[in-house]
Amino acid sequence: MPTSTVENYLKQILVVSLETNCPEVPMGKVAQGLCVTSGTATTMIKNLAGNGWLNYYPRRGVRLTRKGKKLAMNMLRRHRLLETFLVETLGLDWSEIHQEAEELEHAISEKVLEKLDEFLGRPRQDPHGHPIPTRGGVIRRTSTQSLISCKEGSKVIIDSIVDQESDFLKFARTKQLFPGQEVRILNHEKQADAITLQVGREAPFSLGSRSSEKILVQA
Amino acid sequence: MPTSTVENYLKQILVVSLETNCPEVPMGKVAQGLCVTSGTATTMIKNLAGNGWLNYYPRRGVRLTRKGKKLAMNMLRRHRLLETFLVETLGLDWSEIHQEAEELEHAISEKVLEKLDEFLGRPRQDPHGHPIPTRGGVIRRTSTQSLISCKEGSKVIIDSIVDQESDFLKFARTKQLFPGQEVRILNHEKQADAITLQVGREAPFSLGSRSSEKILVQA
DNA sequence: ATACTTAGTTTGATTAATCAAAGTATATTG
DNA sequence: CAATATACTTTGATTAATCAAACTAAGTAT
Repeated sequence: MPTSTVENYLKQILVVSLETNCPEVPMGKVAQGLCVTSGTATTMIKNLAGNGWLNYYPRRGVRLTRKGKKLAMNMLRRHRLLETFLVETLGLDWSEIHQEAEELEHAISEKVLEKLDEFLGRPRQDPHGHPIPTRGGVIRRTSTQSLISCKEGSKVIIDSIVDQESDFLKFARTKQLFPGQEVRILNHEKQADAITLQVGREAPFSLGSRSSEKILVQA
Repeated sequence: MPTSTVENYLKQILVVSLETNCPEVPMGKVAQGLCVTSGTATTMIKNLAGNGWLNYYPRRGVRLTRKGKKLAMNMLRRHRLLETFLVETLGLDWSEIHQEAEELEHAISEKVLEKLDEFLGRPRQDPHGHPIPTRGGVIRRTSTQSLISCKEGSKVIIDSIVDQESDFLKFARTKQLFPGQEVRILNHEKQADAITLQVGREAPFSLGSRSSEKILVQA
């Protein structure tokens, strides 16, 4: 059985590769995402490679093997189902569930997970709007794009928020930026590095590119 | 923060001291209950004593300090609330919840635990009939006795089963021995080391002292 | 191209938890 | 009481995960 450290490394690599849309993940992202020194990450990665979880290309990065990806997908499934449970069933706040799920995902068995999935009615998305991988480890992709790629004047619907930072999530909520919400892009100039948008009849406001990258929308 | 190993040691000591009704627990019970060698237990216990979780009396045993008891009670609360959740909400089998809760109890935060307690309607007992400690770490004792101390001819109501062995729990269920069930003691001779009992109109059967010690009843 | 910066790797040490095996009290029993 | 058995402790070693600090390769800039 993999330790929860192993599970965390693999999940982190998967998440980065999904975010960047590139299967090869640089060491820096691994170390940073797990809050360990780069030396620690190197040592650990060599270990994981030795156990067939991933391929390691020194000074270039890592890439999950099929076996590694399967486990990582399963961790993502656990994480997202638990987040759904924490919000839907127990009524925890959207902004505080990430850390909780982070702990529980290593402790929940496959059996309990299935019962939980059933209890929740086999949800497709977690409260952030992220897709929940199937038991087989597949993510059903919806056609979404980042807010930053939207044209001036267009109207879009928020699909998900790609960020786990509690502070950002809180901010997003005060601005009513959550999955399902309709948003109008009032202004978008590449040079200004900012996007101005309006939610409902609220006052318009602006987001920098850093933030707007994190918001996935549908036309 | 205590590691989950620390939590396990303290919980084990508490459970044994409750079972034996004696605050001092011999090293053997600790090692055995945690499935570690006696040397490991000695080393660990000296550590725990050094951190003020318990008092260690070499070659005699250990006794939880107030601090240690508080944490151990909290672990018991977590464990029993989780078992209740697994049976009541997710519909897992009575005989398989112990191991599941054993893992989850270390991962669940105080906040989630409180929400869970609320969601479950603040239950007093877990599915085995064991009392659930309060948030303050207190067990409200009901006046129960072991089946082995019951007189021939008496009628009693099962309060709880003091055993986590899946096999014994399965057996108990096939015999309809579960909390709330009424049982009649047909025969009890000390010398024979066995008790004969009848549940409802089923065929009578016998239990040895080892088994009947595990069944707590009320008059 | 030479120097500088950044990203990644190595090395040596530490901590928590464990085991096997050797050693030592204490209790039991002839 | 002496011999033995039981329960417990010590010792030395191992594993997983980590860090700090020294080192090195690759890329960038002057």
